[in-house]
Amino acid sequence: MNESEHKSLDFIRQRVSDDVANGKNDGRVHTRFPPEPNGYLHIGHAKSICLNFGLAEEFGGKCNLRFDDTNPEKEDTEFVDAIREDIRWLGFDWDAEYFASDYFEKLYLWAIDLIKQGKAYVCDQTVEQVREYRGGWDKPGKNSPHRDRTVEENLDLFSRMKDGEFKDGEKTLRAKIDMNSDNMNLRDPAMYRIRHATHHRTGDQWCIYPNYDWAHGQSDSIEGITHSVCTLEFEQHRPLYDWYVGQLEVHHPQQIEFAKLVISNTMMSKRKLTELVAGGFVEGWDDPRMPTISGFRRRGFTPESIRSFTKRVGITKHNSTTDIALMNLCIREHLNRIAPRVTGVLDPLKVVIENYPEGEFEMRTTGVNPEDENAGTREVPFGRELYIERSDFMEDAPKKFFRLTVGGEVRLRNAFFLKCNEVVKDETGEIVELRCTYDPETSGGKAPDGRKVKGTIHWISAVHAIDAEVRLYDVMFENEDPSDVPEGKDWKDLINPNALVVKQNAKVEPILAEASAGAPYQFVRNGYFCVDSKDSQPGKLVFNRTVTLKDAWSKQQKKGGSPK
RNA sequence: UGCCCGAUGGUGUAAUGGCAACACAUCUGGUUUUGGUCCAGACAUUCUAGGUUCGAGUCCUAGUCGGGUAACCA
Repeated sequence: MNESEHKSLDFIRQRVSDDVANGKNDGRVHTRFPPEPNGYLHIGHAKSICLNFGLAEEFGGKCNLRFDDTNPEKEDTEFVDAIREDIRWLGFDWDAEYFASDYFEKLYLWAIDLIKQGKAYVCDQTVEQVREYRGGWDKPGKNSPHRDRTVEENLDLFSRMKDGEFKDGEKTLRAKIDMNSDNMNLRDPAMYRIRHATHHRTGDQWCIYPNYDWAHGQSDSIEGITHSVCTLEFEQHRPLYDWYVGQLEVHHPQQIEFAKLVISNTMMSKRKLTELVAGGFVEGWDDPRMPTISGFRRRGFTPESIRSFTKRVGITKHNSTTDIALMNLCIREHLNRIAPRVTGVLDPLKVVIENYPEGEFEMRTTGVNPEDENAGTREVPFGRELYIERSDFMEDAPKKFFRLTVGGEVRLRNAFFLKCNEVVKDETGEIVELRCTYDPETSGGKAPDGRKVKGTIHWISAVHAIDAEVRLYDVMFENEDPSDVPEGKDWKDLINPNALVVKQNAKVEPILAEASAGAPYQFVRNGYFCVDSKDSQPGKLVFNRTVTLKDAWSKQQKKGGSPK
């Protein structure tokens, strides 16, 4: 990356590029991705991952993975493992892996340094007292009565805090900065709190734990991070970040903030996603409705599509909401290129071709992927009894309906023209079968007499088809902004009940019995699907619809309100 | 109420003082044995008002609107 390639760098890449050009940090670029292991990674994290690892790649630098595990009560190794897996799946590998807890000892020693410098003190105030003394935006703060303890007293107290002599909440270590600052973070922020809790890595070794601000900058510093990228809500923490590393006179990374990802119709709050899992509103963190990396993976999204999405979203400093349609575009674009075409009939309707001999079959040749010449062809059986999609037939069709109607003719994809002669219904009036005839002269898909058909529909040989369950997904929230909850409602009331629709009686091609979990397929005219990695079993196949195809017909139907 | 940050089509971004560009979405039309793909077309005086300048989306000032911010969370 040289200076002449200036164009179109986002503001962070621009800044890093300038720093490299100016020889800052000896031209070194070292970033880190610092998740707290208290939940699974979501698509918002993917943006940060792509940024941090991308920066390292583009500038010939390094990127660490650091687990920000300073709050033992919320964290767990389950999350550590899941985070590693998700990052790898996205296609990134970290140069070094650390935990903030690796630095507990170092941080403790540094805290003692600060106490000795008279820049930190042990405070006995309760949470309520601290809040009261902090003042407000319009009110100056008041000094804690413990602010002027001697160094000796502080050293003694802090050591006893560490030794477990006090109960949770009884004391804190605070930085002595300025109780009058315009920036609330600088009004003597807490550095340590007492928590007699078992940490997922350090066990019961510690009962005092560093707060985020005290841990983060120093962790960055220890690792030689040059650019510490985080989201906008940490903007007003930067002065504190700078104050700590400044007082300690250690390597000083540059914190840079960017706007986090917001996607329409999508819940991005980790806290609320945790609630969905805990409350059983979804199957788990990897439920295909979830905006988690593991949810997208199980749903059939590819790492390429997610990386492409984060690239298109861009990096800026202002809050914006990205249309979920952009995600769909990215995954369709990728799957269109790579997914083999197969037939899956979601709502089967039996078709009997009266002029096709009983018990006879022939093989029809079909292209595997029209977007990929090298994909080759495949043979599929055709016979007297087929299944077609229920929505491909209408008794009273509107003029723009290009599919099968009574007396009308349609093309069976890669096969023949088909005409419907008669509708067979059960006692409830439901259509159970179509009696049809085919035209053997139209084998190539064209009629020798030149007559045309407007529509082409997919079909599957009834005796060859295998059963499958198919799960259709939609946005999890019907409102664009799921955090905008109407009066008297809970945000969970806004969950789209149709976010998951299960088709129990789908018919798919026998070849799909061997499909491996996650491998993408296009069910022609129905969308992109993959075998579910958890629930699918031999003999009881389960497919997830990753995304629909663009569908001009259903769009037109909705608009015109024409009959279904 | 203080402080910090931001503002370019319906949406997301670009333009680094010099012709407002790209993509999505939407709408038209063409191609098509997937109502897919592909192709072509339509869609903005850059929040407002002043200022600096030959020239401002970009720099300055003021305002408006939006976001963040007062855990012993991260």
